[in-house]
Amino acid sequence: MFPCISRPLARLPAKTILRILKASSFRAIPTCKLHTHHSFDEIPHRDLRSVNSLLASRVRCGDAAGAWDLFLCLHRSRTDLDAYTFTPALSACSALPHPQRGRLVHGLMIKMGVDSGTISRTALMDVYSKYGRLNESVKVFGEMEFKDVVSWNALLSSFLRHGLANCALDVFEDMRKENVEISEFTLCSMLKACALLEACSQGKQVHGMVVVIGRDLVVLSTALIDFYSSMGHIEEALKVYNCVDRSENVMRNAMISGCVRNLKYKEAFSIMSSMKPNVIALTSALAACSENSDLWIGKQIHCVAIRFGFTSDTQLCNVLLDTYAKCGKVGHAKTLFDSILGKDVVSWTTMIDAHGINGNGLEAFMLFNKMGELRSEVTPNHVTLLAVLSACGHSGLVDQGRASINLARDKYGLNAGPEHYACFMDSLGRAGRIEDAWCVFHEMVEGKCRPNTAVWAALLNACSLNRDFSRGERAAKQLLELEPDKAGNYVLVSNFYAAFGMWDSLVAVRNEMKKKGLVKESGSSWVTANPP
DNA sequence: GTAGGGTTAG
Repeated sequence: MFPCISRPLARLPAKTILRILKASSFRAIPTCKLHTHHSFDEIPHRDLRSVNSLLASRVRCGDAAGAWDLFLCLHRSRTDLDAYTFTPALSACSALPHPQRGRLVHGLMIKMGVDSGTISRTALMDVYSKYGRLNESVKVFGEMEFKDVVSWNALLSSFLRHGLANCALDVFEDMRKENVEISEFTLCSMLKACALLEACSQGKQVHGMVVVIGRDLVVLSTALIDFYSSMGHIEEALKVYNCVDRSENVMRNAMISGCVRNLKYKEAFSIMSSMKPNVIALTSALAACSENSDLWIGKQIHCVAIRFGFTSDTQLCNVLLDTYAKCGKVGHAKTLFDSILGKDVVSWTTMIDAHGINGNGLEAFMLFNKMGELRSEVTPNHVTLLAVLSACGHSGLVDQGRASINLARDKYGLNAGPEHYACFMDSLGRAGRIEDAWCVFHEMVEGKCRPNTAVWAALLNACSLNRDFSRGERAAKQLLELEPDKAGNYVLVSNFYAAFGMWDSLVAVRNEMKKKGLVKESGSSWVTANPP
């Protein structure tokens, strides 16, 4: 049990509770077609089983807001709510913003004494986990009196949702020790864990278990396709795909995505052309166009998206925007960006980057600032900051780069990491401001930010450009110590010696590289020589 | 009450 029974509710300030309760009012127009004949006034006073069923069906219909409104209405009008009321209410919480909503329901459950059942607690675990409260999710599991396979699976999902694949493997081991009979849900999670850990042989063992269990083949095959694709074993993924009924869109989509990730573009387009377009397949296919700067196919997919009414989908628009940007069509990208109604952080980041890669650092910087002025709920993340720094750097806007780091820190509490500092130091080096680059390095170290290879590489390059030999040699040593098996690092170090005319040292570095059998990947261009 | 497919950086 919780150490303090009313803690989740007590943690919420009274004003917050009131705001959540008042924020939603019961809507007279039910959004689920199944219930259009119910009158608004009648619903809360029907027998509990009936209203619980209505609540659950609203959640199943995907009408989380409607379910939440109904739950509030029930909570206000009656005192006999049970676990079957709270479980769908928790599901609705998972799909709605405002993490305190779930905590509020938890508090009410404790107050009404319906928080101890396995099903209620599993739903609670899921809510906390989806709101990023991993510790609380694990705590609810730990305090669960009777754990069944669903609650164990929910624990696996909680860890995986937070990227903790090793913890998920430990949970799986515990399940075996406790003799929990695993389900297809467990196997799906294990495949995800293996993919995250790049544990190919363990993933293959899970594949063996899938064959033995043989249930829900569509979902498990989709998970296997995703696993093999993310491991780079596209042939294995195709084998799985070819062995099962492919009528399911989800499986085809997984295969398209796998092909794109493994650079099998023709195969991806071939699968796509054999099915009715869906928004996810088109998004994956567009990612291939973005990678290849293939404006011709990108435009065709844009047309299909318009024809099928998918242009309200933010993720699709984001990758389309990226395709236009990478093809140099920054005007098209801007028009598209302006048309996206539900712009998310990826939309903003992609547009900032679009300006950056098309040489307009000032536009990128202005857009980054505008993001803060709009008081929108979208806040920049570490990719956004990197995009604006890169944009400023490539346009020689060093001061704007510094201003971006400060803005991110002061306005969003987003502290620059080593990658950001590396990008900024690189721009300082290219602007001839080597002393400033070293000042930033010291600022970074004093801020307890540990330099990584990107930092040493940026400093080494800055030293080559600015003829700073002694500190450059230090950077070279650190770089090769931290990452001794990357060919690109040896090239950077040999370029450094070349900048000082130290040919013997250059030859020694190149020989060391050869001795290790390292080969620098050749550069390539995606420019289409003869576009249609 | 728990699983499967899509987007952004260097």
